[in-house]
Amino acid sequence: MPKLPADARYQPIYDAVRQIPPGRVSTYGRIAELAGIPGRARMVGRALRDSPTNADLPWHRVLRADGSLAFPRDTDGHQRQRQRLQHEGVILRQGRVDLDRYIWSLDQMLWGPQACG
DNA sequence: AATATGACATGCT
DNA sequence: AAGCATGCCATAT
Repeated sequence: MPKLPADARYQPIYDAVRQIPPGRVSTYGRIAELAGIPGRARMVGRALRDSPTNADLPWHRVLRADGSLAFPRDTDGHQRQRQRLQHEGVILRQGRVDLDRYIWSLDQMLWGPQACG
């Protein structure tokens, strides 16, 4: 079997990213697991980097494992991501998002918004 | 073919 | 906290 083109291999990654609800965040590693490629966080970053700008993708909800943004502080990419997050009520403290508070887990979907404490 | 480079993660110091 | 080593793997050189 010939290897699938990149945009096709990235599809599961994009699907996983699209599952992150507004106002919540996830990480490259967790998205990799959801997409069925555990241990391959770098590929998630690559998929997002290569994603067309017109793709309807909440790319800004994907963070590093420590809650920081992958873009360097002084880049406009960083600014745009921070802006989009802030627009959803997700705020950076000391350059990082408080994952304990904003990380998205499947459990929260099952329990619904009420049970979140 | 070999090495370098990433929108990364984890473990150890 | 912050830095370093290592694992990861598609692309680029």
